[in-house]
Amino acid sequence: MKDVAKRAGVSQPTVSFVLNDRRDVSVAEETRARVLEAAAELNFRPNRAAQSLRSNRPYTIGVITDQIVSQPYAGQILLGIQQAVQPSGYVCYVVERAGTADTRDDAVSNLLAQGVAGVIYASHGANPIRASRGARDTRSVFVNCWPHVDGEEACVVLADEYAGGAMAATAAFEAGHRDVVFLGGFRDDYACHERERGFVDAARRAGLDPDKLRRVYGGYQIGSGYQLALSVLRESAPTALVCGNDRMAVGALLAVHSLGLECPRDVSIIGYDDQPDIADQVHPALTTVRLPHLEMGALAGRLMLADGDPDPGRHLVDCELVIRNSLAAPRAGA
Amino acid sequence: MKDVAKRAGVSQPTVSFVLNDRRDVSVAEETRARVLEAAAELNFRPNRAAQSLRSNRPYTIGVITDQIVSQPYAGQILLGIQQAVQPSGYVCYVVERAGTADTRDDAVSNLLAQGVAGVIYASHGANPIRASRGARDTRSVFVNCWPHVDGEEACVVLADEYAGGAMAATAAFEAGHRDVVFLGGFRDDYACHERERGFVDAARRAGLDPDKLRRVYGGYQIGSGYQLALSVLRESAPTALVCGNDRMAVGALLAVHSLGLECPRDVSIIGYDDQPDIADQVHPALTTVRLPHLEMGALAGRLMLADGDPDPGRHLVDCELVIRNSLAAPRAGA
DNA sequence: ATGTGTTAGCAATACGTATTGGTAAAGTGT
DNA sequence: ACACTTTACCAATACGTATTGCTAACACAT
Repeated sequence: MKDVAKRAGVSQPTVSFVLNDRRDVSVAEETRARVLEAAAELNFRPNRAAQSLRSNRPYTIGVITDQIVSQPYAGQILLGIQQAVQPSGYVCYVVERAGTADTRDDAVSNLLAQGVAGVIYASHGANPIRASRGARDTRSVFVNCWPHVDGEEACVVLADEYAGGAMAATAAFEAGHRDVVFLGGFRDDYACHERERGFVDAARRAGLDPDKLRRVYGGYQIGSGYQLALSVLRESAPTALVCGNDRMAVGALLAVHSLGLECPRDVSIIGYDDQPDIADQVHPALTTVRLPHLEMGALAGRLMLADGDPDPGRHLVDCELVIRNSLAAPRAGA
Repeated sequence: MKDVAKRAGVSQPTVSFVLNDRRDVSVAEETRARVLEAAAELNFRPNRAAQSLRSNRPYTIGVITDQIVSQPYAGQILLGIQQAVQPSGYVCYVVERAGTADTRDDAVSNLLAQGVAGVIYASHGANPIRASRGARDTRSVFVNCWPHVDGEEACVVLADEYAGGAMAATAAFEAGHRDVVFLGGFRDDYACHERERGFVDAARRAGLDPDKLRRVYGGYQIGSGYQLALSVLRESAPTALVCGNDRMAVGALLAVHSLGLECPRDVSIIGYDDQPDIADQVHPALTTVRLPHLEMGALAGRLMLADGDPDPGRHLVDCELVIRNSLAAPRAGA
């Protein structure tokens, strides 16, 4: 910056004023131009370390992730965060949780030492996480997860799984299905629970008795969907399966095929997640509910950068019904 | 740090010496203990901004990714990098390339302003990338990609796709297959090309004429694998399919089923990538070649932190054959 | 001509740490 | 007893920027 000042024939503070566009201090138009030109010629880049040292203002935010890199779609959260904070000149530190709680504490304290604006915790599947020791020293935002400890007011961003579940179920009911089975994921999983609530309420709204509709639970894997669907379809003949996620839906699809049935002619299948390379690639392509990962990340980024403390409470982001071919009206007479 | 010094009854430099474990300056054992105690009591964390300002030594490395977050498995590269550099106290900035070259240049210059040790470029699929304007100012390492411009000596980390391709093919030949079809990805893709070279050489080593073995090309999607396999199987009756990746292998699997055949009884299928939640979840589980993403990331991290300029040239990391159920000996008489 | 206000710019300083060059005190050799 | 080395510590400074006074110089009204 001194070099720039010398080249422009002014003092260092003047350069600082010009580059920071401080309109409250007066700089002659001509001087300003000279400074900008000199800075450009020297390809000057302000030293962020010095800046944040002097102004005690952070230029980074920390992101602690949990299995996000190993999961296909949840990385969109990261992208969303980034797109939200980049325009403000922030850069993201990303630390994938290495497993043990200790290393995470290390990571957090490392981030704090770097002087981050705050820490965003992001997880691949909605679940509680152990809050880190240093967490309370900084502003934190939780995406797709929440602090394990109750009673503390945290800023949490979640997908509206309840509405999403209702959406999926309603789509089936509105297509004319009456005998619909809920193929859930882990029973005590937050997402599964919420989606089931949505399913139940949607059934009521459709004039059906939710207790008459079978609801079964498994894991979130292809194999689990396959097994569940197989046993459900052998037991009776539902016309639609509302699945815990797209992978389970693929499993259900395989089960349908292996029983000599066809989707959606004999059985309609509805997924959840809109997982890239899965939902749109199988035959038939899955009607599913898109998880708004990108938007959730963006919201988290905005909350992090907002003035004052981040809004505590649960911020729900809407899911979206994606219509493809795996849902159709039930066969006449079914 | 001044507070720590006051509490321990010493001067600030002494604290600095103790905390940095500078054994070349002498500090009385008792004093050292007092300082450490005081630092712990005050929960002291050195200010990284000040550190890197003063010592002009970076504590961060930049990672520019390309579709990694939206791809399932490549995120492991990130994890590998992280695990390699974390012990040295480094933190990763991660910037997902937003699309246009301009934003990437911005990102790079942003990273350089932050004073990173260097920039690692990571891509989801091996391919050339446009080098950024600022790239030559810093040390750079490329993972799964390489600079577009020829003639420059760059430090590049790649999977040994040639050996991997040979591995997959050899597995088929050693199981006894003679009529093996290569179901490639994009024809002018680097990975596809190398794997095909491996396939061809493996065929020669197995005493077969590579030109007699069909080799077809498509995309890397499930649908593409499905179509290719369908037409190949209708045309003749190969006993094994060596696929461009696991998703194509899944497509091939579907094609086999839809023709009333069974895998591996009638047709063996070999994938590539060992994609989590795919390769091990389908029925039968895929015999495939694991891409060493974690190791590649770790190597990149080590190269970045190595003394002197990073070793130029191509650093190949071995793939690994993962044996599951989709490969078996051909039916007797086939 | 004097006072008042405004504009343009600079000198000096602070941020928190690492490093350099010292200085007392204690120890060692003659 | 003297010079010389070693030990243990501290005062001062530098890193690159943002910010706070301050000072000229000039314009305008009285």
